[in-house]
Amino acid sequence: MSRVSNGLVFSDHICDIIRRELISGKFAHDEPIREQKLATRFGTSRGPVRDALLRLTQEGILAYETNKGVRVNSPLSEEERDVVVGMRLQLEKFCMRKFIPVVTSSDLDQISILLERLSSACKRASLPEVAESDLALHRYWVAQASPHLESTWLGLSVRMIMKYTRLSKYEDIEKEHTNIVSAILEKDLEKTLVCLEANII
Amino acid sequence: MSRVSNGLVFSDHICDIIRRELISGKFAHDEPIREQKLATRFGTSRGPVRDALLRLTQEGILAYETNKGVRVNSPLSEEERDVVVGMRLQLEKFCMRKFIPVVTSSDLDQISILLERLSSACKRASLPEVAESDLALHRYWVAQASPHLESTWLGLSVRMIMKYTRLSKYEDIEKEHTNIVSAILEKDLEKTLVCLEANII
DNA sequence: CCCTGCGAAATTGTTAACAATTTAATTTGA
DNA sequence: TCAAATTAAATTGTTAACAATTTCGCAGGG
Repeated sequence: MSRVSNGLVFSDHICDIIRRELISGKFAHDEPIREQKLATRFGTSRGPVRDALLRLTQEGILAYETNKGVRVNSPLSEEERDVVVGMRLQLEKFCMRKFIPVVTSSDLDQISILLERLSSACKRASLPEVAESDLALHRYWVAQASPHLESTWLGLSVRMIMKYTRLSKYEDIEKEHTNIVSAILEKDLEKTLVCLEANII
Repeated sequence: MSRVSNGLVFSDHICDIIRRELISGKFAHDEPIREQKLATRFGTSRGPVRDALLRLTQEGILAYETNKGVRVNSPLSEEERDVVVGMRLQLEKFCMRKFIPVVTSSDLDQISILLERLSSACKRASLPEVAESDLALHRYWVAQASPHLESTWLGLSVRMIMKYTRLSKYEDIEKEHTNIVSAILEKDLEKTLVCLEANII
């Protein structure tokens, strides 16, 4: 009862699910999160749950207090969010500069699939799915360009998305990403960067 | 046998020690790190050690592979390091803009102590102590200005410092930080930012 | 000589139980 | 009646043992 699937492990699985739920706003800010509750829910012991919560703490979504457990971190201030946006943009532009020149047709296929998933989620106006497929799309080129910085990118992006997704219009999200992807298809670096900048704000 | 000291916990303690050793180059790149070995060394079980290693993984210093354990992550490329430098600079400049206007005399005392510690480490040419007191000094204003972004900052800084500390001259490090601190003392924001930029490269 | 399987040792992933701490509920006293 | 003190419940931190997986040495065959 160890593996969940190909090289993954309970702890990873739990981490992803909780992150998704945090993004979609399932937990209130400052609400405490109980390890045992999650453990029984996922049918595991508290060990893997602790691992997952610890990782999310390091990502900055959750906050630990010794002997008091973990709670949803309070949201970033507007200023802090602006800084995070700037850092993410800097990182993702770098990845694009690396990625565009070496993009393969297999990459383009993958990206098309991810864009399709995002469009579909936007049309259904499903916040959790929009947020997740948005991240998955961006994550693709980050992971291709610089696996070393993928976890850094994830931390920034998740904290960003927790503050703004609720405000953006789904049509805008869909359009912005369509623009980015078609710029990539044309291998037009400058255009891609402009579209990225319009999307990550 | 639970607490180590005021609100801290084995896991934190182990995390800090291993980070310090990683920074000072005690482990070779790609060298595997064994949980049991660390556990016996620290006189604990594998649990807290796992916690610590997991956190360092999230910081990007270590890398996990399922069922294979953790190893020192391969170093950033020059380009990746440049990006990290840029992000850290962006973040730390923001913190300075927040910090300078509200700095107290107690802050100045603390900073003086930290600077003194750094100078002393530089004069002794002790790499681990230089790296640690360098981080501790910068960390002070980051933590004061934006506790939310402190862990983000730490991840970036540690990865930076692992690549450059071995190259810099100790006198330069000491001088650069003396400049930063005296600019803070004068509450001269622009000057402080210039000095920061000269230091974080 | 190399290399392919097999098996033992080492190592990680997970679990359940215990210890320490915090939180709440209840009692006690003015 | 209200507040402080005490006790009980809930929760986290840690541990040791077990299960699953990987790694390494070694024998056998080409």
